[in-house]
Amino acid sequence: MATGRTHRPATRSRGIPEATVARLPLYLRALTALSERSVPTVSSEELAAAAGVNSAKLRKDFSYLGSYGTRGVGYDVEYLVYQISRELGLTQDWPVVIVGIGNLGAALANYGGFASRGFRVAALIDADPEMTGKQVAGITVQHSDDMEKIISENGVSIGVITTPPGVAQQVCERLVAAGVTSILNFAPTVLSVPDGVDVRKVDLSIELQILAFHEQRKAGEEAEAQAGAVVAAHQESDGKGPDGDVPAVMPA
Amino acid sequence: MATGRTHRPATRSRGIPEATVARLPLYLRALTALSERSVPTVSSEELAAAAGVNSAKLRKDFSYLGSYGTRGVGYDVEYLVYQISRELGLTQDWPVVIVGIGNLGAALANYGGFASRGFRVAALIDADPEMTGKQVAGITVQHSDDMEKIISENGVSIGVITTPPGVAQQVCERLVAAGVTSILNFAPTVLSVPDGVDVRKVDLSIELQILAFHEQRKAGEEAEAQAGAVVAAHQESDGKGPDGDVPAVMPA
DNA sequence: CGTTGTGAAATCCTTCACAGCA
DNA sequence: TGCTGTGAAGGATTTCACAACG
Repeated sequence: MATGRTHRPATRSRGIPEATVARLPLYLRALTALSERSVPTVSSEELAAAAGVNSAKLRKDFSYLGSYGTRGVGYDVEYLVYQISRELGLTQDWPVVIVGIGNLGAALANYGGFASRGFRVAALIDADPEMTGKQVAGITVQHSDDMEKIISENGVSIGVITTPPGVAQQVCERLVAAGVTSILNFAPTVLSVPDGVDVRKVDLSIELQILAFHEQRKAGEEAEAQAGAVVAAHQESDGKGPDGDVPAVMPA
Repeated sequence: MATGRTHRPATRSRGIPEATVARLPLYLRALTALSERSVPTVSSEELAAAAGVNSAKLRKDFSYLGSYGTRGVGYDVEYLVYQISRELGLTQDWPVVIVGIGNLGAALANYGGFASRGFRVAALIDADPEMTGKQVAGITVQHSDDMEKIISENGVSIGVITTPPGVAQQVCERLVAAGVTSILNFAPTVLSVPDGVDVRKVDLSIELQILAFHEQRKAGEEAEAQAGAVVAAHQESDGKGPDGDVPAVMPA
């Protein structure tokens, strides 16, 4: 499993914390909405509210990028949009391939969020000869035999896997061998990749199971809840659950 | 924002760390695969490899559940499957509604992973009268006018939102008002919910943006990379969290 | 003034390393 | 002997609280 040794190069690395990186897209979206409403400046408090985080965290996050605010005033919306976009690498175009054009792959291909900022669906790939040549979201599906050629000709470095779990690992290996270094995995499988390759995963059933855990706990508490028991709330706006646990009044 | 203050009751709380909870489904999946191959026992090292984590973390995680292993031997697969399932609340059935039957909603309805483990699609709901009565994944789509009735009659406590972002918040509010206390949000929006309601988000474009960030950095490092520089690998198996963003996609 | 930027404290999570048990 | 379970150390992240500054 790709250990994720994060050797920091000796050179003064930018070192933006991973947790911060994961929130930058949230800020960017909130800022883009403000920009469209022609709001010129915004305070950390307001922006934090729009992004669903608290303002101290937001200011700390921005402090890793630089000093882009004005004391007593707030942040210039347009300027911040630009700075965050640049930091995230969205000022350039990222061609993406989607491998596995079933229900989910097709849904993603049709998803507008792709093209909107920096990402472009360069190709749709499927192993089923029946699919080859079909149009999905205005793009012609190509056969997986040509995967290597497609990737190198389009300069693709980001791949999305929406195949059945059984073939996800081999698809992953072919993608990596062909030059892909970032993978977004929708298949419910743990992918092994060599160092230098990033994998992020999206897994419906894991998310549901996490919800079920908390749901079960709420039910238990409710039953035990006598006067004075405090029911906790979970707003996990951002990645983790901030407030973490739930009381879970331990009976005997 | 809904701050979720977590009052800790005076009693010793069960307190399984959120990070651990997020990994339990991974362990469960690996264990289920072993179980299907009739493997009787497994060591922390083997199981950790299958789940994509390191063994110390796995043992620490399990230590929060109890002492379910045998020193010198390992863990009994069947027993662990049961214990984790119970901990996650998967020994009971969770009826789920999906709201918004577009491409993505339909893909999720067809997704096998739902039924497999404790979750059952109790209803599909859409606001478009054209959709009402249509069959998707063998289930008849119902109109959103009946949302409250559907939820209460089926005892639904988990809702999945796959609507366009513009209506996600109001759908969320109706779900909550009708009794839903856990929401899985696929719409690129920050949802506000009252205390006591859990929200988890799955957002394609956020994940892509995080990948783009690292991708950009790799490109930069590569350019600077002289002999001896080590390129970092990121295997972020599991999740932090889904977040939500799309740069202002004006949905049609 | 009002708001940012940030050291310092507090909290949460991961990793180490080894005692203890089957 | 081999592997679990876990204190303790080490990191990472969040929160606090306030000095600095436009």
